[in-house]
Amino acid sequence: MPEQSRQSSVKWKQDPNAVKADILSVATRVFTEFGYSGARVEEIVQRTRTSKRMIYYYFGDKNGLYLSVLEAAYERLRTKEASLQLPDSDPVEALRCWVEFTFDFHRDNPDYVRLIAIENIHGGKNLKASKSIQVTNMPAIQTLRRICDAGTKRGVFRRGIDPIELHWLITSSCVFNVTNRSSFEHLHGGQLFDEEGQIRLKKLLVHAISMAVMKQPPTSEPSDRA
Amino acid sequence: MPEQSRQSSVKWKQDPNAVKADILSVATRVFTEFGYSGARVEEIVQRTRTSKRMIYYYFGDKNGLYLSVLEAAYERLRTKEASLQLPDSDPVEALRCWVEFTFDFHRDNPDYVRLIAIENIHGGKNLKASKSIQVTNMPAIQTLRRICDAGTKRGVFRRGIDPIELHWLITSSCVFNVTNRSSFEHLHGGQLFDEEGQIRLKKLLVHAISMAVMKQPPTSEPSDRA
DNA sequence: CGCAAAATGTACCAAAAGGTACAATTGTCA
DNA sequence: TGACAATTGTACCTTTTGGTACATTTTGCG
Repeated sequence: MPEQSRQSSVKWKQDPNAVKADILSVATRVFTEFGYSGARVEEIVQRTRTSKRMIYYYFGDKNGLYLSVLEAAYERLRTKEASLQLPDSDPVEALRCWVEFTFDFHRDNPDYVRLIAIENIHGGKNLKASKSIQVTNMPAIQTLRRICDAGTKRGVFRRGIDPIELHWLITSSCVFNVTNRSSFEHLHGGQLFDEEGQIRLKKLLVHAISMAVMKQPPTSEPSDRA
Repeated sequence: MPEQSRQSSVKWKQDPNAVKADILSVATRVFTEFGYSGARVEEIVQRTRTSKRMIYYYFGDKNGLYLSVLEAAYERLRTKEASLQLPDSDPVEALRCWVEFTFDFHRDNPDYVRLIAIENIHGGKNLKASKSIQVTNMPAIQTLRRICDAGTKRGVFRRGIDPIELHWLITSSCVFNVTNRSSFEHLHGGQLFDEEGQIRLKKLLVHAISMAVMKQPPTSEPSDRA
């Protein structure tokens, strides 16, 4: 199969990859907008430049399409995570970077977060069914484990920190920040979700995580750098 | 209207309140299980002791039913929150209690949490539409504000803590702990969600929140009481 | 009692929604 | 170029699904 969707010059009436990509992109939008059952394939078709026929041709059925959407989103996460470079030297700094990265990533990829939310409503049965989304080794956990090891070895982190628990703590806020935005906004106003608000929240989270992990918290105010 | 659903002694063939309550309870289950669009009123009917006719008689249409479910769940939250007594004396203790209460409440009421999650997928339009779920004054924020005021006044909390931001930080973990359980479990194993795991997470959260808020964190290990 | 209002049972409908049959066109490659 | 595979258009079908018409029973009450 061609690397790029070839947009070759003159006469080329078909472009399967572009069609697939188009469907996938539109479907992602529609699924995250209406949920799995709420998403109508008719709606997807209309927002696409192709026909319903093609969806079934390429993805089999609605569920197959949804699964592809899920896997594509997950793939984007993996790619992004792999591209991150953490500072080796200072575990505290590394942790700060990781938290900020995680916060930003979720904020910048609401589709991914919402898809996972939708999955969870249905008990994650599609996640389980997926072959490409496998447990193997979650890079996030690996990263955190390395940071924790370095931190305790140098004596700046307290003992008994479980990387998975830490991951739970970090991710929970980053996910909630996206999934529950509209209800939180409705109940408490939108100040937290404009640029300034998000910066404050990020800083608060970094502070909380750092303090939760360190042996002797050095300062009483959230640091101001970055 | 009768106070209790009267199950009076001998001959009483109809009991409207019990019917309504039955429908509401079943509908809650089905909606949280399948999402709004995924929930079939046929399915609700079958799990009920009544007929489809009655659902439309009492709730108008599917959306009306869903709205009632949402409002009933929210009412349970308000009631529970109102019944909580925090220690007046020590702000640190009060905060600990609040966090533990919040954690437990969400864990014990997954229906409520999932309903909100479903709402958020649809942009919270039903929340906005509801008359009974109004902004007015969120008791949670009131509580946190009181704790924060006491804490800063006594000099044990650092300055510049926003109760709403704090609420965001606390609630995020408590909500995530319920909504994303299945995917988290799938990716990282279920140890965090058995009794012991939940106790550890609760302790971790309490620790993180306390440290995030205090001016001079007194200990390097998460406290072990409660 | 007797009558109006509330509550319920039965059977049914029209629209929506996912999915497919079949033919036609376009691309690949020997 | 010609045959075979990949891709796409058009029109249609079947089941599901939210919702209703109409008749009947039950209850409150003067």
